[in-house]
Amino acid sequence: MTDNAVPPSTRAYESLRSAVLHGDFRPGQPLKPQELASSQGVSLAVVRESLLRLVGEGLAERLPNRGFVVPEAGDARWQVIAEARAAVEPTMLRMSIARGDLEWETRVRAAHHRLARTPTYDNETDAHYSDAWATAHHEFHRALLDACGNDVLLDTFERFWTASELSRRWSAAESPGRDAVAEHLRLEQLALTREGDAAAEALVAHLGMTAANLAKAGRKS
Amino acid sequence: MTDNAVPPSTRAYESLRSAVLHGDFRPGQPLKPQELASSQGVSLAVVRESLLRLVGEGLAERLPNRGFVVPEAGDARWQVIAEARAAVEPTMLRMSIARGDLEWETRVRAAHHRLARTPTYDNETDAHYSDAWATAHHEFHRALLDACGNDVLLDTFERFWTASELSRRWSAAESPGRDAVAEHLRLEQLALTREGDAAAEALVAHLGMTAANLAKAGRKS
DNA sequence: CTAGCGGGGATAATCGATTATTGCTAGCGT
DNA sequence: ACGCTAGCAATAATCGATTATCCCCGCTAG
Repeated sequence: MTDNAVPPSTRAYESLRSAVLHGDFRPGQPLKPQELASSQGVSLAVVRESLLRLVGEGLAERLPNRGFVVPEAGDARWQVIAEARAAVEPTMLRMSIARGDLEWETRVRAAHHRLARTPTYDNETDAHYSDAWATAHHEFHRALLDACGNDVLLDTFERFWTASELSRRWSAAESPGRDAVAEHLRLEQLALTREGDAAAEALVAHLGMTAANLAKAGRKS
Repeated sequence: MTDNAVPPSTRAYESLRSAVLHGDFRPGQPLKPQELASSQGVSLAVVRESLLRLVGEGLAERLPNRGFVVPEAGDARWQVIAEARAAVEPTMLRMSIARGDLEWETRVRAAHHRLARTPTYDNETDAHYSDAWATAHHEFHRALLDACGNDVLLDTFERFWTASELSRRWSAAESPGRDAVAEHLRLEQLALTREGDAAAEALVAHLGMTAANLAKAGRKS
């Protein structure tokens, strides 16, 4: 039969994770086990397990004997995460470009196509971009780095990405003037033509960093 | 004030973590909640919490409905982690060297001094290096990167380090011919003289990687 | 003799209740 | 009036027991 077999624990975890990422809770706001348990119809134990998992992912913070809260997020935090991504992802992109095969090229093209054809906003009223676009955006960036051949680095990418999504949700970092579409197109093309150095530079620029900011980060703003 | 106030949960977690890192459990071996609970005199819930925390740290793996096991570790895994470290840490070292102040220099010197004066092995019979040396080794590498000014990257370093320690424990990766002492000394000196590029190269070499291995990643000259 | 099919034991997951800790507040003493 | 301390309510942490799931093994049919 339709063995949907999704354990309560997983359901609660995914629901809570999605809620945090969607911004249903403000940074610093306590995640009260009681409310979550009753609102989801599960016991405290599974809520606790969900929270522990979120902590492992960086989507919740634990204050011993004082419960769990949503971690800090905002402009400053986003800057830190962007710098971290700019420190790691260019190297991964070079590795991916050097190692990627035809399968990889195909995935990159497919991911870019979906991203380019997915509307950023569901409708005019939404302040934040749509889930579909966020997924496509994630998939495209993931595809670019996919062929780096190192799952530890890919895990790190995923970790940075979720942290980045949370912080962007609570920051005004949406530079409205930027032409993200053109930047993604350029990234795709440089990847497919195997121009590692140029692609790495384009990625740093895409992250809103200048190369100077990074490698020789002498001065701080 | 005998207020030692270490909650059972934390005690169990630390104990289990230490046991895994010391190699008391073989990779792939199930971590049985029952045994751990009775051996530590706590309930299943706190063992479960400890295991969830370990999962978040990468020191345990969860097989749904089949419990928890120690993750794979060995030569191959160690190589992957070393490559990841070689992809990330040189950039962090450059940032640290660019941004570090006198306080940082002092910490680096202190950490190197302790490392250099700590015997690697407690006694001749031990197959693995001592806890004191492992701590000093960790502290030295951490100190080198400490001033990079990005806590997200530092968290990533810590994550890589623990994974690295676990894998090294189960691999024969101890290249006996290597002169780790000289390599650490060189790293300290290049850091203190602020030679970022040379230090980054020395770090890659210290990790047992050749620059070519990284698909010429991290080259920023 | 082999492949498929339950039965039974082990163990992971979940629950409801109990215990410990925290932050607040009212009361006391100076 | 002010600061300090003991009591109180809220809630985090822990526990013991119950329920659900998986895996192994013996059985039976072909």
